[in-house]
Amino acid sequence: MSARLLIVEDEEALILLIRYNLEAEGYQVEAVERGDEAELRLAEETYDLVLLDWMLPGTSGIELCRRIRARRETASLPVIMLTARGEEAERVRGLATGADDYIVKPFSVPEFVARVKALLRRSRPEVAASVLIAGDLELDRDSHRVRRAGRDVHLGPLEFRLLEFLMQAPGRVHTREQLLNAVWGRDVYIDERTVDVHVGRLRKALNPGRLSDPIRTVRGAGYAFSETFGTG
Amino acid sequence: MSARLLIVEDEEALILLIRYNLEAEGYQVEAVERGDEAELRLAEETYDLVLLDWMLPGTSGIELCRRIRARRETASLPVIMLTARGEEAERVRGLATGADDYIVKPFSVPEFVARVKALLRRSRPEVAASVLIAGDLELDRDSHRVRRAGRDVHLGPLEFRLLEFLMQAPGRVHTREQLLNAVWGRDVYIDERTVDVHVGRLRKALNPGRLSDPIRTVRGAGYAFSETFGTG
DNA sequence: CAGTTCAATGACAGTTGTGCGACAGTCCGG
DNA sequence: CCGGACTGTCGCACAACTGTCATTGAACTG
Repeated sequence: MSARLLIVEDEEALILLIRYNLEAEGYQVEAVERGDEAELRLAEETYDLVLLDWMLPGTSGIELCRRIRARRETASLPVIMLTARGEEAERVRGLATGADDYIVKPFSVPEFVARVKALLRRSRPEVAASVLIAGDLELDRDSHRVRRAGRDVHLGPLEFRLLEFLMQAPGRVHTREQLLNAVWGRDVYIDERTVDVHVGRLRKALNPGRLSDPIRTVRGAGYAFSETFGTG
Repeated sequence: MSARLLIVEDEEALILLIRYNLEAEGYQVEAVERGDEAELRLAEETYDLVLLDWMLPGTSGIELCRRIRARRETASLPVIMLTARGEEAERVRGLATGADDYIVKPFSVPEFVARVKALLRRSRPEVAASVLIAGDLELDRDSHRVRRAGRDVHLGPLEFRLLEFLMQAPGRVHTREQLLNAVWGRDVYIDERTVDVHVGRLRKALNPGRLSDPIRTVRGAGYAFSETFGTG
């Protein structure tokens, strides 16, 4: 969840298709249409994966890929090449340039999503990992289970997503607004205090007995998953 | 990420759009509608970046930019010019005048935000950095934590912002009025002495035992973060 | 050195933010 | 159609935070 992807593609319809399907997977998707624009973005922001069209206005895909590999900061950034069928012969060259995978257009959407996921899981395990662990707390995305000190903890769907989101960025403080956007959804109209209530419920479920609280309240700012949880 | 930005723009709708998006990024945004007003603000306060409309009532954008460059205090202040499409040809003149970047209206919001971010990161790394470090003192914006000599220090929201602001410009002296504007907010009517009290509280929290004081009082002027802190 | 100005400190009251319990509306499965 | 699980909102209590004031102390001035 919440990996950031950059699409470099000049065909708008394709951007829409890709964006729609990847956002449905919970990824954060940004798109640019030109190679040189992409270079700017990559210099300014950090992404977890890049989808690169072979043929591009501006800097060509293959050239861009080479430059991505050349810059130290992006040398290990996963790149997936998109090639038209006729260019398939070039795939060897593409992989030689340093792409981690290539997908031939037109592609089947589920296959496409699977390839992206697989590559993310390989390169950024903490983003795609199915199990998040901190101290004696364990969250399994696949089975939708949470365990604390070996015992199963029952959470509602909302509390589950809330904990998942918090655990993804241990230590980082999120405002109530950010939490509403990330956990509830982008265009919901909900009182910010509601977040408090759910954090409270999450805590109650998570800390039976006298177990320590993994969630930190930052007065005036928001909530965070305690980065030192389980280490001290 | 608590950079202070000044927008100089006469189109109110545009101000709203910009303000909304930049505040969502965590920036502190102030806006004025006239060039001469902007000059006043710039003389009284310190900003990290200025967004300047090309066409303005009062002092024109290009003229204002020139004056910003002429004053020593603002000579290196990053400036982004906003130009309408028709004026694109003028961009050379704009850049020659000393703008660091220009954006053509209408612009895409994500691109706009990216440009602002990029320029800030380039020009004021300490403003964009998520962790500020000086000697044995450490302020982490993401996790909202402050450490002194390895130990966590608890600060109230105000004290946190105050320290953050001071650390952003080590050595620079800020008057109480400037501190009130920057840390408390622009339209608050609060006794200037209150700043003293909070600096006092901050010091107490920051200097347990016999640790040296990172905050310097400048009699008759204000306060500064000690520029030599940790280096001597 | 005495007088004046400005800053530090401790106390106090007022304000704000958070935790918590209660309750009502909604959704879904049986 | 009913019951249980889940969710959003309220109101209250309490603790944390903040602004002001009075007093003390330090630094500058002539």
